[in-house]
Amino acid sequence: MNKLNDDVLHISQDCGNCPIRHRAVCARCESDELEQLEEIKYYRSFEAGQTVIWSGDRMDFVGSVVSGIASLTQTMEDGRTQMVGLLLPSDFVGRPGRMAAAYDVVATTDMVMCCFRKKPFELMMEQTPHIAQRLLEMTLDELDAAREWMLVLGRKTAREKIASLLSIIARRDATLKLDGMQGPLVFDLPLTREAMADYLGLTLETVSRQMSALKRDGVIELQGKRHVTIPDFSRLLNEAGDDADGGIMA
Amino acid sequence: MNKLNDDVLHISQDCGNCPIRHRAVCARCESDELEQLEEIKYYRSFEAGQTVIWSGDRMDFVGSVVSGIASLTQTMEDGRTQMVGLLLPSDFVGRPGRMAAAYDVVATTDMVMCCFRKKPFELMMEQTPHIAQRLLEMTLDELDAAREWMLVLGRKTAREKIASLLSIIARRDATLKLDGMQGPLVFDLPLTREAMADYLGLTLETVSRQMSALKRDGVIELQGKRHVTIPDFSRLLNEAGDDADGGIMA
DNA sequence: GTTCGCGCTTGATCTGGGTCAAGGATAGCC
DNA sequence: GGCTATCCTTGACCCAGATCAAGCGCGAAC
Repeated sequence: MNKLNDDVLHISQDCGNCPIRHRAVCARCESDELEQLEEIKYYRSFEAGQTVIWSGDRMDFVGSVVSGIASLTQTMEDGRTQMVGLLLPSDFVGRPGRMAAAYDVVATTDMVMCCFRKKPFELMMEQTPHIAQRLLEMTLDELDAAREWMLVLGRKTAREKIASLLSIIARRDATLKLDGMQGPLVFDLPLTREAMADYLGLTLETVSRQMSALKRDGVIELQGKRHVTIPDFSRLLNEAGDDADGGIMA
Repeated sequence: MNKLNDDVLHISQDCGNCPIRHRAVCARCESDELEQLEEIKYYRSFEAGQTVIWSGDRMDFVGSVVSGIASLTQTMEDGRTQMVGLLLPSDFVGRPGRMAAAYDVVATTDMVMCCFRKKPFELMMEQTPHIAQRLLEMTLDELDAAREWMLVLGRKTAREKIASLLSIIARRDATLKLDGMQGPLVFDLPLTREAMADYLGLTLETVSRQMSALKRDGVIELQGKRHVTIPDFSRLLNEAGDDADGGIMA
């Protein structure tokens, strides 16, 4: 592995299934690939509901989500669970330097991950500064998201919590689809009511009731249980208790 | 600034007031200093209650807490506030790459910070990979702490929340004092009841009631309002709903 | 088609923690 | 000493959301 250098990240260009993520790690790479990387890289796919890693497990890889959605959850002995993160395509999983997983990672939908064996990845990180810099940036983003979520969990009402979750999903969905935020937003909820409840620190009954209430009040429209239309996004933001820009500024 | 290299971190050794932090940034440094650093480094002190930075402010420095305690808080328009982080000596403030502060930073006690002008610090980071690596590690720790806190906020009862907060402060205090965890733990609460409430997503009345209840039940002892004795730490952990080891494993 | 299972909805009731309100303790200051 | 301000405690009451319970809708298996 000692030939690794900045070039290793060029692998991003020929990784057909996970372009977003690797480009995110090193946006400046534009060409080439190195074969060495192949030996530490591999794919794993998971079905919805499958557990990727159990909290406390030895973790011998890091990786990123290629497609689908996973969630990070913490569970108390008596079964109370709290989702502490939502992993979307391009999000990073695992922690360089740590042996054991700190959370359960569960595939919320069918999902594909691109994994790197941990030791070689750590070596690579030492030799290619940009990786640490890029990971730092991503981690800071996650930290901001986690802190924003602390406000949601600690101080918002059930209705505001639901509106906050919907606005986050809607916004992320809209930016992924590149059609921006203009016009009504339409998307499919990637979460069951129970998963929403676990994310929001509520019960699934309360989630269901508040979804019905938001529908009744015209804040959202529902086709079936999962397909959501947001006719007026600023109205939703308002219900979420966020100020107009609705997020952390760059 | 273009002479900066790995050596810049040697400054840690002669920064009498903030050794912990700079040693934390670069534990391997053992000698020397560079004068260049002085030109981007300065100290600021704050009184208890003083605001260090307002959310949204332009932030032209990063830095670390030398002594005292600061808190990161988010506030909604209607005044609901949530503390999203507690900054203890050695903790890092600010985000390289971001222009505006995302949270209010408030001095909870009298506090001294060691600041670096942001631009030069960013340059330094580009040229000295270890800084990014060390910052990544610290940020990952903070992320873990934030996520642990999400479980507290989302799923724990008021009594468990109080016990969780006390156990965190007690543990951190014990490790700082180097006398370890054996015997009864004694410390002073660095937070008012209101600040505790803001951290825990409760009201100050509920905090007060639960403190009284824990005292009545012999889980804690109080001398005055702030001085706390924990006769049996595992009992406290139990009240917090944590499993025995009570934290994230390394 | 029927049955099963799962995800979801809705209703009825209960309760933990919020809200409102009235003091108590302590420290600083004149 | 008394006065004031700040922080804290405690009580009475209330309500948002939890809990318990019943049932709906719909896709999959047979």
